[in-house]
Amino acid sequence: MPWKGEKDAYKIWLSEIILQQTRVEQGWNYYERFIKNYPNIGALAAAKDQDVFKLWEGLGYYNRCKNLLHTARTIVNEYNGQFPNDYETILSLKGIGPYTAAAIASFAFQLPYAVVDGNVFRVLSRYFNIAEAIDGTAGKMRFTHLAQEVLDQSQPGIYNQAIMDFGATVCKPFAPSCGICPLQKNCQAFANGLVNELPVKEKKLLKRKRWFNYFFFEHGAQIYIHQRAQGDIWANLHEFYLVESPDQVVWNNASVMELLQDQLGIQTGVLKEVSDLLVQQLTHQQIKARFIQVVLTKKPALLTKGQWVDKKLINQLAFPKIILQWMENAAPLKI
DNA sequence: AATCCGGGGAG
DNA sequence: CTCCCAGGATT
Repeated sequence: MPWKGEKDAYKIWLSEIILQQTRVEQGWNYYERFIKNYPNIGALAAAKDQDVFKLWEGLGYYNRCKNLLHTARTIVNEYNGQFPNDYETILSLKGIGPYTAAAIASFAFQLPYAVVDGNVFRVLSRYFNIAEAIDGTAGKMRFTHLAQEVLDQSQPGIYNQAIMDFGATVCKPFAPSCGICPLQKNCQAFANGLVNELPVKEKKLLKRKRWFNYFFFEHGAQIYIHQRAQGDIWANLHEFYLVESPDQVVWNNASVMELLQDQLGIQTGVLKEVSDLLVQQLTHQQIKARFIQVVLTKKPALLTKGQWVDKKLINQLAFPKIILQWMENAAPLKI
């Protein structure tokens, strides 16, 4: 793994936050860009929020980025810029849960705390043939205690990296390499032919469908954007004026102008173009979005939640993937 | 205890 | 299409 042997707690923390629920191949470029822009925690703490969000753009789970900034500033302001070196304090930091706290404690400070991530759940459930669900409270407790029991206390950092590496490369979710597995002769799941049945999960996720109608308002060289709030997808990212509809709406010129009149009192707008339906799959939602370009001769008084910005400045702000996708294909925004 | 948060890759 | 990813916060 690329960060093997890293001892800088800042770099370990940053990489672990980026890699939460994220593949190494997907996150590593982000990590390198963060280190290049913010080589130490003081630099990150002093950064402008929007610049950091822009650097995080496209990585997903955007509250990780907000918590990252919050914790960087906490460490600078309350811990004199020194990363805490005890487990409980590390765990108390925003965005750091049991996994990340154990990773930092063991990698950076050689403390004997076992990591429990998706790999560890899988390896332990198979090796010990445990069919208890890993996504329930009892199961999580059981695997956490088991992981702590089998941890090599003398070299916890190496051990933690090894068991995760093993889970990622040998004891894989699909088609694990049992034929070449060095643990095969003691693996209880293999002995019972249950490798492919483990680990067990009990919950299934439901995918909500949503329809987003984005109005791209132009006024001279300016466009209207709005920063999304907490409590929904894409927190802190920017977007255009959004009208969410309960079902798919078939737009025509008349219905668009009627909606603009009803919601914003717009009478003089010129409808330029209505895009095709773009689709984005999220883990818990499916977003179908349509983009409606409207040229305005004056700024609507009712349009107050967001801000008007120069078109040339929007490449400094962070947007969701589906908006970036549209912008890349929309002539007025090509830069 | 349940639910939510993104985006990408693999099968 | 489904599942998973070097998980965590919120309610």
